[in-house]
Amino acid sequence: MTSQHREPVTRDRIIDAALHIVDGQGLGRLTMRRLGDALEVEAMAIYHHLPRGKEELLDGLVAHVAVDPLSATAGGEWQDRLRGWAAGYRERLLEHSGVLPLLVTRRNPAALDGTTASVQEVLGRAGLREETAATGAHTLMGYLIGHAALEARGRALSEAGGPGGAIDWDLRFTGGLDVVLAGLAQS
Amino acid sequence: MTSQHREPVTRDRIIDAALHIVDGQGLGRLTMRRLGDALEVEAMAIYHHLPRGKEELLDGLVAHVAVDPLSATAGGEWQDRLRGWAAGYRERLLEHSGVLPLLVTRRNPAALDGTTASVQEVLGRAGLREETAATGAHTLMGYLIGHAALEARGRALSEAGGPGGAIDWDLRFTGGLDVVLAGLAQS
DNA sequence: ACCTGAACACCGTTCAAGT
DNA sequence: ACCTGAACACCGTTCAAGT
Repeated sequence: MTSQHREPVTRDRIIDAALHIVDGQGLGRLTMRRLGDALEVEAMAIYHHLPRGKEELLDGLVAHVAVDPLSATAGGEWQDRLRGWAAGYRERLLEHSGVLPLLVTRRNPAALDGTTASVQEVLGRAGLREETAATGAHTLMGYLIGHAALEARGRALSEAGGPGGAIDWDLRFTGGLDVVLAGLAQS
Repeated sequence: MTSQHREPVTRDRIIDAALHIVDGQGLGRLTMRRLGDALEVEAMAIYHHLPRGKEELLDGLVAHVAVDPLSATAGGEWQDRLRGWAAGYRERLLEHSGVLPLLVTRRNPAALDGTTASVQEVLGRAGLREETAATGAHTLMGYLIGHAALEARGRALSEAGGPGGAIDWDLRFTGGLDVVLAGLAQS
């Protein structure tokens, strides 16, 4: 805290600063040079903490938005547990909607596949047979990511003065989620 | 066809060449200079046909993969019509999986929103009330895009020697689609 | 109308050098 | 160990100029 020394540059501070840039200015404006500026350091210093460079930086952003359903608040029916997890995940994705395109890329497989496996385990514990649980996990993850993408686009467009300002996205999301859960309970 | 003149550069040829680069080398390697090379022209010539530059180019790619459910082969139950449309859309998305991240961005709203509206119309004609049809359209579009993203990632990873080579993606996709359709029919 | 050449303000990354 | 300066091979885009 002595004012003559700046905060040490750490992996966590780098990811945080990068997320801040993406949230405020968009993914396209996240450059190593700008990130260095935000950390009050030359861009080249970042490579000392992230040897794989920008690739590793983007992997870190993806990992940061992931939410695991097993660690989400437990209790209640499996439908309600998944509803709680989905609500949290959706919130996170919209808060950092700039990273959404990164989820769609091959990037950081562990983050997405780990979450999918956890969803499958929740469904398995609920009594669904393995193949149904696997399909259900993919369906839920697909819906979650896809709907978040549509919602992020829709919200940004209506903010920019486009049509569709009348859409109640909360209702749309929970409504669609209920459709998927109803279909799942029945299979 | 006189061999001394090369093919004239048109908007369509530019989009085609760009799609070819994205499919073969990935979105990250689509540059104006490389695109110019493919067309046997200087990169700057492209701006004459696409005044908005790379932005307009990427918009064109998104529009190219869109499939409208109203123009898809008609006939039969609405579920079967949507199944046919979804199968076609999925195929297109996987064929050009490099453009998937572009769908997630704000880019070319007309392409995605138009498709969503068409899905809603199909559901509306099928007798669902308006709010249910709207939710259903978003749910289906969300599932389609999200699942395609997961599938593209999954296929690429297992090709690269990762785990999960045992997943039957066709079965996963139709299974998940049936879950959504079953939930919809019941709402 | 259609294309080129040169230029501008950027990128990510490497590498030797400093402390 | 941690950071910097200079350099390299790229980007997208503008603009005047050619035909």
